[in-house]
Amino acid sequence: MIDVARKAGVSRATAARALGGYGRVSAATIAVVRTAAEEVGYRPNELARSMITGRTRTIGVVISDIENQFFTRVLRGASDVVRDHGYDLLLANTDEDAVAERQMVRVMNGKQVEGLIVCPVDPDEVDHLAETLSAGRPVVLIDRTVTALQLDSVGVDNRRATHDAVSRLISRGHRRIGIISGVQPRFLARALRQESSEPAPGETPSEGRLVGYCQGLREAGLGVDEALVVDGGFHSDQARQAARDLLSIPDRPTALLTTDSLLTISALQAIRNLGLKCPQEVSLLGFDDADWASLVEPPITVISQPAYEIGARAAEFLLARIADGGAASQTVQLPTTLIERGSVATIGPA
Amino acid sequence: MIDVARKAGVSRATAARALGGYGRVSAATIAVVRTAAEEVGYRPNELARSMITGRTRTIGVVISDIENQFFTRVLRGASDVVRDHGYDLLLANTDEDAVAERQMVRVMNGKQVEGLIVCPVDPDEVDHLAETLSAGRPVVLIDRTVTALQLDSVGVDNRRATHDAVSRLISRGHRRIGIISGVQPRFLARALRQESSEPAPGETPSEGRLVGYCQGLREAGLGVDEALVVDGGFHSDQARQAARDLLSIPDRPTALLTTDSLLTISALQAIRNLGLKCPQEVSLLGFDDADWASLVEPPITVISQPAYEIGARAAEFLLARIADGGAASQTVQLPTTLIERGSVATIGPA
DNA sequence: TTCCTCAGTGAGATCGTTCTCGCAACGTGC
DNA sequence: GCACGTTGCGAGAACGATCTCACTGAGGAA
Repeated sequence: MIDVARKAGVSRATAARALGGYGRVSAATIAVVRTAAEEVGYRPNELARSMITGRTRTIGVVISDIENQFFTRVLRGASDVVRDHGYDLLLANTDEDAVAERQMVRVMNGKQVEGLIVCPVDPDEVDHLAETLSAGRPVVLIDRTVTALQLDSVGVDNRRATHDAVSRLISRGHRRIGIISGVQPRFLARALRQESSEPAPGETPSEGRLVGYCQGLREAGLGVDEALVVDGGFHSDQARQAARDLLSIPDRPTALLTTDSLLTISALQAIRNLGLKCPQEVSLLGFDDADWASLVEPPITVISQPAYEIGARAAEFLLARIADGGAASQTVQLPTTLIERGSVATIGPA
Repeated sequence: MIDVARKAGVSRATAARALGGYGRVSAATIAVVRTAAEEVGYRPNELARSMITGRTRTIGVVISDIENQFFTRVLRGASDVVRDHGYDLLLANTDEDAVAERQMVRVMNGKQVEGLIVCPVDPDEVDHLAETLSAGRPVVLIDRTVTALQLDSVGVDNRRATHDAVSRLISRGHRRIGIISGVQPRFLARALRQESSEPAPGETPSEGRLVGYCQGLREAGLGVDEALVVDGGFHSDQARQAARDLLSIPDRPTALLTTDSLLTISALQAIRNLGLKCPQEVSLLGFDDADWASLVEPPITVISQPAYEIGARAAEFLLARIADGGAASQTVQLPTTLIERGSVATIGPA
């Protein structure tokens, strides 16, 4: 930059003004400085620029599993939106590790990101997010929410989604409906007490989906059979075993609900391993419309989340807050859609 | 930081030394400064730190399609490795747009990344990469290579992979083998002239795979029938149509090779739409082991790329170069593996 | 002419760190 | 007691940009 100024025969200040496009500079000077910059091969140092302007045009994204298609689609949505506004993404993958999440958020704050999009691992551990906020940087949550902080969040209405799905299964004649979800069995008691269709603060998507399942059954006057509610955990082995167990009980469910795509795969594999016919012997209704869902036999009926939209909206919220700060925090629940394919059978009246 | 120094009753320099862990400070002072920092809630500004040290501990990743499972796995590999070395990732998605790629690389350079992992859109357009290099920042290529620059690159031996796949099909009795790839038909003439098993500089993966296909046929003394080589393009509609056309010619191929997972999906759909039985009437052999490949009926036999490894190795190369600069550029080709499942039939001797 | 405004410019402060230097205090060896 | 290395610390420069302010000269109004 000092070379550019010398070559153009002006002061550093003027050269900077000409290239940075701020302050007052004559058109003639701009031209001279521009060509000088060209010759010298000048590349601005955004770090130095950021130091003084306080703007890095970088936003941090912290997600739990980058290999999950749901998150990559969210990421794509966010990426497209921020790019349109001249921002870049600093990416971190937590792998569901709360300690790692804290550390990554801290590092991002150190790097002066202007805001954070986070899918928090633990709804109750929010010190790092509170810190971010108190540093004047907005935080937008995706997919999940937290208890102790009032934050913008973008997700779906999990209770409604599974509630509707259960209702649909019931209308198709199903009475014994199993659910494989990623929640501890002891949560079931609490789920059964939930009356509201509003999600509880800090409720995980899995929990919300279990609640919706209970509510759907109750609405139809059916009870919740605890034997039909199983924990699929986080790994496919565990999920497959859970599905196999559930399908091996004497009074087997006629339909299975799975609360994420990994569980859906595992359930499908279990069904096949047991030699059961889907949907004739067991119906399957999954969460998330992965690309393979329409490819397998039978094509899977799913509850589809607008993942791209979630990412895009989250980014828009964040940018809006970066722009004008204020405004009360808002929780947006985007609509899910039930995509009927071939994995749900109609059962004649018993 | 100035507050911390005041609170601790030392100079800014000493406070900085105590917290930054450099220079000489007494243990007692460190303790005092630490607690002062704690009370004040001091968070270091990495930007300022980077300004003077010249190290940002950030590396840029530029890929073409973040929603492609191959790239997300590559990304995961790179992410894990750089994280272990205390680095972060700045991510950009080009969507196969060369102009966007140039701009993103420039921005990343502006943000002073310490190096770049790039999957370049155009092998001949490398000005932005040359600029990066001349700024003293290493560049490692993944999946693809470029013509005009000597750069580290990590990928697979595409010629060998399809060559072997074709040989396998031939050993299973196939003679008419079709290929759906993402290359212009006019490239075929050039592909046919390739003798070497070494990839040509700037050759795209699709092109390399087509060359390997030709070489595999030639090795078995079979000619390449131009009617069996079709361009699947980049979109699923076009790919499906291409597959449908190929399977509708009078002397239909008995086996189909597809050079990426999108093309494999499209081919599978076309096979089903035409009411053909796989593998009895048409065998299918795809590239890339997506999660659905083992789930569909029949499970697809694929050439699997070590995507995670590619990302991890690329990151390791980059970090090594950041650490000591020199060393001649190296091209690493990781081994592919042919995973046999159920989509390839054995044909009896005609 | 005189005064005022304002476009264009340069000098120097500034952002928040690290780095370079100099200085004082403290052994230690002779 | 003197020279010397070492430890601990502070003052100020440095990184590369932007921002503030004061200055000059041109143009317009009285």
